[in-house]
Amino acid sequence: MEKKPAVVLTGPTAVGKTNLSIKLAKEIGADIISADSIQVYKYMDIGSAKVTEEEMCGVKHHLIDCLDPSDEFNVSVFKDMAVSCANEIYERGRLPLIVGGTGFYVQAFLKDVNFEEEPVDDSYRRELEKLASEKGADILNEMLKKVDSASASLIHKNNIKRTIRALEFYKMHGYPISEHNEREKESVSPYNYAYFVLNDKRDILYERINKRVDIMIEAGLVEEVKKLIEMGYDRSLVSMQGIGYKEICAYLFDELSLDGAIDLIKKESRHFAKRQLTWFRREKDVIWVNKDEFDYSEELILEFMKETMRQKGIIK
RNA sequence: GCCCAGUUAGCUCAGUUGGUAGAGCAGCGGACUGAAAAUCCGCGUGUCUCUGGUUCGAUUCCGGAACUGGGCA
Repeated sequence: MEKKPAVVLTGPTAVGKTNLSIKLAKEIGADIISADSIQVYKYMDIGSAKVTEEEMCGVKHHLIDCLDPSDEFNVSVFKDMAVSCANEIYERGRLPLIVGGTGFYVQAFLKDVNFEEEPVDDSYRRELEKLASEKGADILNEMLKKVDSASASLIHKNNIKRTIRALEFYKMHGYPISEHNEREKESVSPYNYAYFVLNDKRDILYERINKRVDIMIEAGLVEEVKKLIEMGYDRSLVSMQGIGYKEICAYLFDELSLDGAIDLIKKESRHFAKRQLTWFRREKDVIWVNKDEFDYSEELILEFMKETMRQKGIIK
């Protein structure tokens, strides 16, 4: 079967993906699919640096502003939604451009990772969480050793979330998640893709992050979070764990000063950018686009990207 | 001008009875297959202000200089 064309534009937070992606989309006739775990949510605009209608310049965007903050969203849901968006885009004879900083989501889409159907079994997860908080993390690791020794040695015992996930997987499917992962790692992408990672020098990136947080505060981030709380969205929601949201919640609940919250948001954002870069470095066949190597010229960057896509036969 | 105190990692500071040094934060690296903006793991990155002296050896002791803070004029 012939591989379908796809383009990815990702990179660390605040590097300038949004702006570039819209120009690129216009030039290559693409529609954008967002791979962003927070921008999917309605009412979370400022803190997620969501693209505005104006910025879109008429370019069609998918998976933005379409879920309620209390809706469940995860990589599996994302993948299904992204695939159906892509199919719709192909039907209209256009090209899908995946834009966003959630590397895990990008991977799930590009490699067409198969996430098996799973009934939501919250009770077992709760049970394990309770066990961990009462008796410590070691006990979960011991449990995992018995059913999935490969995962037990691969996952650090302090990493309770992933240990629980592995136990949960075993309970639901009757075989180790490590086997599943091994199998999925072999999967070949059904796409003929170009995977661009926009990047910049670390100090410049951090400057941009710090500045952007200040701009978010000026734009009314505190008001936005206050409104979410007033609307009844609990601070424990997954959506509220986003950077900027959880810290402002802490401020609103008197656990932090405003300045303390702002500094924390900046710090968490810098750490996040670093983690994103670690992820992209590990991914094979990514094409790094270092802004300084293009003299910060958008034109040169766009030209380079288009040339790369031509060589790959993604565009003419 | 005089008198104190200080000067050690990017920052705030420990410390070395003389054998070239360590915490927190920042920073850096890594993992990740249904919470991923989540979660977890690892790593000191240094002209110990400068300059003479004593000493086998000085960041540490002594003298001087510079700078910073405080006090007195």
